[in-house]
Formats: sequence, structure tokens, C-alpha cells
Amino acid sequence: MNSENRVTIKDIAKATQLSVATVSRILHKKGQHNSQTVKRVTEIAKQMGYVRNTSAADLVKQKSRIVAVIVSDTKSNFSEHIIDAIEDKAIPAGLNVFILHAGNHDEPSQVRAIKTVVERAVMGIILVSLELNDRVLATLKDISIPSICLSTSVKNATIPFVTSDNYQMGYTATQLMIDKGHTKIALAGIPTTGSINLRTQGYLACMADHHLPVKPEWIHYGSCTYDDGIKAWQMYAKKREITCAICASDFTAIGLMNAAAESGVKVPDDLSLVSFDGTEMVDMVRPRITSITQSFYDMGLAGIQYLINGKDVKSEYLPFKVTQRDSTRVLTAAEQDSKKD
Amino acid sequence: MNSENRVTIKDIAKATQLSVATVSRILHKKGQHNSQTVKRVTEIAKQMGYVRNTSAADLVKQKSRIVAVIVSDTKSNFSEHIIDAIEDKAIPAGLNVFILHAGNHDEPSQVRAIKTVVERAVMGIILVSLELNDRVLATLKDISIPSICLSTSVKNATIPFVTSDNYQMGYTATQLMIDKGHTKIALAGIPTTGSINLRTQGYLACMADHHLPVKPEWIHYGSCTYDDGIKAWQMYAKKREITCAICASDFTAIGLMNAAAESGVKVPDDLSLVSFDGTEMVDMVRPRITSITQSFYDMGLAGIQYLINGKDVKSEYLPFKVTQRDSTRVLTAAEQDSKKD
DNA sequence: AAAGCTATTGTAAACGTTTACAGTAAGAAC
DNA sequence: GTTCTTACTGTAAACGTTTACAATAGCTTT
Repeated sequence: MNSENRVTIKDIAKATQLSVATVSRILHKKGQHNSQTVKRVTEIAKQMGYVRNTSAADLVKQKSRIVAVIVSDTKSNFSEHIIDAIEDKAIPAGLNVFILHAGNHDEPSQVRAIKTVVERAVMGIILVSLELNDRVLATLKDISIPSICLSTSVKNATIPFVTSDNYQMGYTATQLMIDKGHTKIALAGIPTTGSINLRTQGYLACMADHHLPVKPEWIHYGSCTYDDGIKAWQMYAKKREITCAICASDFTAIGLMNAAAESGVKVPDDLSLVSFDGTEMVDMVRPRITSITQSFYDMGLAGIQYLINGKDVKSEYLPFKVTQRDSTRVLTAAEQDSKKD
Repeated sequence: MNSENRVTIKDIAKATQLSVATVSRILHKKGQHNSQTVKRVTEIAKQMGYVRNTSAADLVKQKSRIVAVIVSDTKSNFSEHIIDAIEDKAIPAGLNVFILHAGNHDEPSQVRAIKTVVERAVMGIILVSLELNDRVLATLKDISIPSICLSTSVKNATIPFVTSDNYQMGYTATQLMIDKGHTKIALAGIPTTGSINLRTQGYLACMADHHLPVKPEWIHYGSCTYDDGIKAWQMYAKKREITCAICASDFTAIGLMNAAAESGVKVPDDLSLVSFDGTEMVDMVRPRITSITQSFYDMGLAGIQYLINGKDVKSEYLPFKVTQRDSTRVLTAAEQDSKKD
């Protein structure tokens, strides 16, 4: 119809011989009106192809019905579960969800994303898997928009967060391997910075608690990618000392497994593997990969509920569980001896 | 600082004893101003924690610097490549990207998403992998916002689109199998509706061109999921007639391969597989899966460039290629005979 | 008949920007 | 000394809504 200028309430007011106020009220179901008029207005509005100008409405109402989700752009596949949960709750509540990408450690891109949504007066911001530095955290705290971090913890809980306990996960993964008789346990693809590095601490603590030595070359640092798995194996392959590896993500585990396979090392016969996350990926590869499975959907739930209910949610750690699949094997007594120093 | 009311230009004007016009101009680098004043204003603005109200700005400027990307919420992994391309070009151009989800065939959710962004006067809309019905298409055409569909074709090209030629891809995949000596070729997980179904047409045409019969039970309809691969195999396993399958997506191929493996059927020894898409997934599983690889990144590029340059892009098909990996095998003459009716 | 309701509609201000245009002052050119 | 520039700043309207409040008319009540 009119692809020139957008139809406004004023146009409809003119066409119906009513005031803009009446039209506005009718179109958004406020107050009571003659049913004849209501019918006339809605019909004309549809016919003229009216679409509301939300910028104008937001401006006077000083708020919007939008939730912004700012997601790390690193190739991870768990964020979609978090987003699923957010959308599952937000849409029925009449909220719309805008997703933006930002760099995991990239301040300028984070600031850009935050600025974009803050300028538009979103009703809340959910930050997924982002490592925010103090400066960004400060800006976030200064603005009057409720924000929450998911899948990362925040120093001093400047803003609330919901994640898994990385330290405990690291400890648990290590304990799992030790329980299966492993003593030479590698750690692959964990970043050196951010809350995720607490997994390393958990690993070291568990090893120490069992009086097991750790060699530096067992720890490969990375960023949870598939390629990190490959690189980690290249590192381990030199001495071929370790009997198992704890992998930073499902992708890292798969990369590691594939790289090992190329050297003729089979999982779980020659190498046991456990990964963090436990997304559907671990069930798609063969052997299936044992994982420390996180509750991503629940994280999303926690995030959106915080925004909807406005309750002062305490920052919290969500439970994780060990899901045994086919990538881990119990070492025989003989193997444990032969591998012993 | 002030978490009560947001600081406006008016507040800064008051604090600096200037007019709002001057402050506005300085803050957005329009016109020339005394460098002293500029410094004073920018400093005070920062100090007071000023953030622009984009709703107000958009309102008067009648436009925004936002590109909306509405993505199918079906679990596919190629859309991220499309989005990558869009962001890679949009951000340097000073455009911000908002991503929304909508149901692949779900009109209400599509309309909701479109309405949300149209109301906010985005500068362009990119629809990814969405099957739009006539009504939605009509609304999209009526509004004065440039829109483009990626990874789907649009009947009559009501709005421009960029995708791969599904018919040709179907034909090519089939040809590939025939070239390897296969004659009993299955098709798994293709939806019955939408442009993607053209793959079925291509398959049928190729079979017909080679005078090869097609049995109904070779064609499994689905929606490109992992589970579709499993279900397809359950269907094929009954008679175990086919020697290869063309799979609707990488995930479908993986599902099919895993299900087959459970019946003791090995890829590619007992079953050859080719998938559409060719995302990184096909390189992560073993054996690696031969794929009809689409140019997703280029699709995203085409979409964003259409919006930025405003050129009247013709709807077009992007090239795809056959990437041979390890899931396809040439049938021996003996096998071809033994399998012959 | 006055007062009080009720149902419906209108008036007008407000939201925070942007920007065309007007204004001012100081210096340069004549 | 007058006019012309130049550099800077102010005025005010506009963008499209929403909403408190006022207004009107027709009823009902007393």
C-alpha cells in the first residue's frame, strides 16, 4: 500500500475523525470505548497498514518490552540452550528477545553491544559466557537496567550471576579419573584467564589431595575449541605419558579424540576422556564422551526469571552431574603398575 | 552514580550553561564548536554518565542503524556462518546487528519477530532459513524496510533471496552416488514443504534420467534433524535394500550413521552417505562425511551487502561444491550385480 | 430540576533528540 | 565606519506516542 511514509496514529485519527488520544487508546486496549468506534478504528488501521512506532512509545513510556541477550561469539554450542530457556519464558510474558554478539574477552565489542542496548532502554540485559573486566562491570552497575551474567562468575558479584562451580567441576572430573585408576591426568584447552580457569585450580587441588604429581606438560591451555583438542594431543603425544585427559569442552574432547586416533591411539582403550559441558555433541560421536554435564537450560531460566520477577536473586551455582558414557575406562591393576614411576 | 533517572542532554545543558542544541551537536560531532566548550561538554557528559536515548534520536531521524536478523529456531548449525558474515561487514559499517528467533514454519512467531523489528524502524531485515507464507511475504513487501531472505528461495521473488539451488544440489548428490555405482539410493530427512523440498525433485529427476527405479520406502521425510537420521535408518533397516543415502543435513547424516552402526552396518563399507551443508560437523565425526557444501558465509555477505549498498540485488543462487570425504565408497562390479534386481 | 453518574471522547503536555534557521560577536576587508 | 565573514551558539519545531485531566452528553437519582 503506502510504501512512502509510514502511517501514524495521526493519519488514522484524521481518517476516522477522532482524536489521536482515542485512536491510541483503542489500538492498545486502554479505557473503554464505543464498540462501533473500536471496530471502525481497528479496521481502518489494518487497512491503512498501521504499524506502531515503538521508538515513540518507548520514549514516552520510558521503558521497553525487550530483553537483550549478549552472547560470547566464541564457537560454543551450549549458549543455544541458555537462549532457548530465555525465549521459552520471555515470549509468553510478552517480552521480546534481542540477541547480540560480543567478544569473549573483547572490551570494545562488549561495550559496543552494551551501549547499543542500553541506549534503547531494554528492560534487562543477560550476558552469556562473557568475561567482563572491571571497567565494563562498572558501567553495567552504573546504569539502571537490571543485568545478570550466565555461565561466568563475577568478581565480588558486582552484578548477579548464575553458573556452575568451575572449581568443583574441575575437582570432580579429576576425581572421576582417579577413581578409575588414572594417575597421569592431562588437562586440555582451559583458558588461562577468567572464572573458567578455576577448573584448573580444582584439578590441581584434587591431584594434590591424592598426592599425585602434576607435570607442566600435562596442562595445555587454550580456549575450549576443537583445535585446542588437536593441539593438546600434539603436546601429549611427544612423551605419551598420560592415560587420560580432561577436556575444556565437548568440542575440545572430540578434537583430542580425533587427533589421538590419527596416531593410532584409541579412546577409551588407550586414552580416557571426559569433557565439560555435555551438550548433544557428546552423544553424536563414537565413542560417546563421558561429560561433566552442566545445567545450561536452567541457567537461562534463572536469568530470565531474575528479569521478570525482579527478585533480588543471589548469585548462585547450579548443580552439574557426571554423565558416564563410553570414553572412560577403568585401568587394570597391571596397567596402573606399569604406568607407575 | 545516578541510578535514579537517566541523564539527558537537558541535564548536561543545564550543567554547562549551554543550549541543548549545542550539547547535542557537540556530542555527535556535528558543526563546529569552540574546542574549550567541546572539552567541557564531553567531560561533563562522561562524568554524569550520559547515555544517549536512541529511541528519541531514532524518532526524529526516522531511521536507525540496526540490522535485524531473524533466524529459524530449528537446530541447524549453518546459520552461525551466515550471521558471522553479516556481523563482519555490519560492525565496521557502524551498523548494529540484532538477532531474533522465529519458527521455521510458524507464522505467528514470524509475525511477532517481524513486527518487533519493524516497529523499531530497523534499517533492514535479513531472514535466515525461514519458510514464509504468502501472508507474511505480503506484509514484508508492504513495509518500506528492505528485506532479504537467505538460505531459502521465495516464490515469485516477492522479496529478494540468496540461497543454493536445492534442485541442483539434489541432482548433484544423486549423480555422485550413481557415479560411484549405486543404484538403490535413499533420501533421508528432507521436509515435504518449502523450497528445500526441491532437493527431492532433483533426486527424482536424476534417478529418472538414469532410468533407475525409486521405491517410496527409500524416501524418508523429516526436518533435517539428527533424529531424522535415526528414524530414516529404522525405515531403511527393514528391507536393507539401499546401499547409500543422501541426507538432509550434516546432523541427519550423523544420526543415520550412528543408527546404522548399532545394527552393525558400517560407513562407508556397507553404506555410503552424503550430506547437505558441509559445516564443520562433517569433519568432526569418523568417518568424515562427504558433503554437498554450501557457501553460507557468502550468503550472509550477500545479505548484508544488499542492505548496505542498497543495490537492487537480483535473487540468486550461490555455487555449492561436492566435498569428498570418507563416507562414500565406489561399489565394485560384483556388488553392483549382486544388488541388481 | 438539580445533582450525580457513566460512557465516551478530546486537549495538551510530555518523553529526549535533532536540525533548519536565526542570532551574536569579533575580526577582516573595504 | 560600514559591510562582510567567520565562528560559535541559541530558538523552536518536529518526530509519534501515551496519559492525566477535562469536557460533553445522556442517564439516573433524588
